[in-house]
Amino acid sequence: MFAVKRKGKFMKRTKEEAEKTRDDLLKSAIQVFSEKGVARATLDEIAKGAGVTRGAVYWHFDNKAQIFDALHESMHRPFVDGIFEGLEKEHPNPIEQLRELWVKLFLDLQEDEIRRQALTLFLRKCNYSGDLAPYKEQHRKKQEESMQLFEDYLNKMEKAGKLSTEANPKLLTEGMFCFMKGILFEYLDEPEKYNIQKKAPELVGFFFNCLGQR
Amino acid sequence: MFAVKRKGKFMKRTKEEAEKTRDDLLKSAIQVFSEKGVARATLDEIAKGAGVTRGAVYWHFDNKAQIFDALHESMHRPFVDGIFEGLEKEHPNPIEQLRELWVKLFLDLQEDEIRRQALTLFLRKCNYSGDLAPYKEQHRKKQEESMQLFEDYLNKMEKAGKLSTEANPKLLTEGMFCFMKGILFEYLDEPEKYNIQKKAPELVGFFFNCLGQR
DNA sequence: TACAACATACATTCATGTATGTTTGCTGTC
DNA sequence: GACAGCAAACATACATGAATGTATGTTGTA
Repeated sequence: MFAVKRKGKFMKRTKEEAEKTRDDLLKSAIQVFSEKGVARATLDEIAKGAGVTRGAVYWHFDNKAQIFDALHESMHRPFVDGIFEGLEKEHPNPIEQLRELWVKLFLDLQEDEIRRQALTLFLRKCNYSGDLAPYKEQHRKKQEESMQLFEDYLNKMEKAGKLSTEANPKLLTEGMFCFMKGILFEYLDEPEKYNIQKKAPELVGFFFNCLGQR
Repeated sequence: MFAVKRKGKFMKRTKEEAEKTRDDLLKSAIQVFSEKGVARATLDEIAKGAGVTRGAVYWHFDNKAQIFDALHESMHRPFVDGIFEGLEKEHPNPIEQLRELWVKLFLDLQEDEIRRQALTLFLRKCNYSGDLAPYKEQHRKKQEESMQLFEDYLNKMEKAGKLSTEANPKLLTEGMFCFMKGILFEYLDEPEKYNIQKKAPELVGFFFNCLGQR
């Protein structure tokens, strides 16, 4: 996978090479975690996926749980930023803007396997019990923060008079999260069999089309 | 938990007692599975929760995966039946009927810990990899069947003229499933902290008030 | 008394964590 | 600029524990 390092059996790496090893380990971990689930994933398999041994794993990380957390650390922020980047542009209709945003997000997943696997991992393949428990609250808090950003956005739009008067930003945010998470959950169950290209516009449209009327 | 059998160390059971042991094992499994996740659950803990040893487990079941499947077998049908029982009564407005149904379903979960744990287990605590893989398609098929029942129901209502002309039964069914699953997913993450009493009516109402018309 | 319904004991596997070995990049020194 | 020598960045080897599956023992019931 990321196996080829240089040539010999083992050579000391430069700092950049070491950083690459760490990245490869994280990428491999995403792959293995999303396939077998965090609990059933082994450090040996993660190491092999990165073309190294468990020695490298224990050099860069403390244990599996910390790899898991490091993954969340490295994936969450870019993901959230990517979303709100789309919301910063001016748009006459926030509901329409949200609709476009979510459809694009789902469709983009088709060609972003890493992100797809990461979402699978955090949504379906970890249960935050045992050694992952310490990170549960932490990760949940991050998610609530990004949810708050949506609510802030809708509040801003409401004050700007761009939102229907009967719309409720908090309720809309919560409902939207439930709905989108539901779609994601189904899609990620079997991405190959799920026709996201067709269903994302349908379902997201279904959600926002009538909200726009209100 | 279900520890007290009779008195001595071990006595051969009658058939009814053996059946009870099996039931106790399943109940204990729900508990353990929903807490630690299927992967991290051990047969020893399940046995202890039922007041027996692993000997009893291997007498009644082949392995952990089969317990998992037996649980699905015993929980799915009653759950689905319970839902559609509510839909068989006559009601002037199907959308309103669905709204009441879902709200009731969520609220009832508050006092039905077993069902709550079972849903947690199948929705959040199993990933159908490894030894559970053989059951994935099987369980998924059952879910699709019950989804089809909803669609059938809406189709019937449409033909009876009880549904808005612009409503799309298939899309409404899919959207509804995503939305409700999203709520369930959030609720089951931390049932104690989630104010389902308040949010279930809010969110379900939000969904059907406007989306239901289409 | 044979067998159902378990308990107990044992062998095996598998993943983890750690201890130790190995190679080279890098740093200071002369 | 050559040359130690330390330590970074791993690989390898080993010890440990935990869970599984199975084999065997036990008891009361039908």
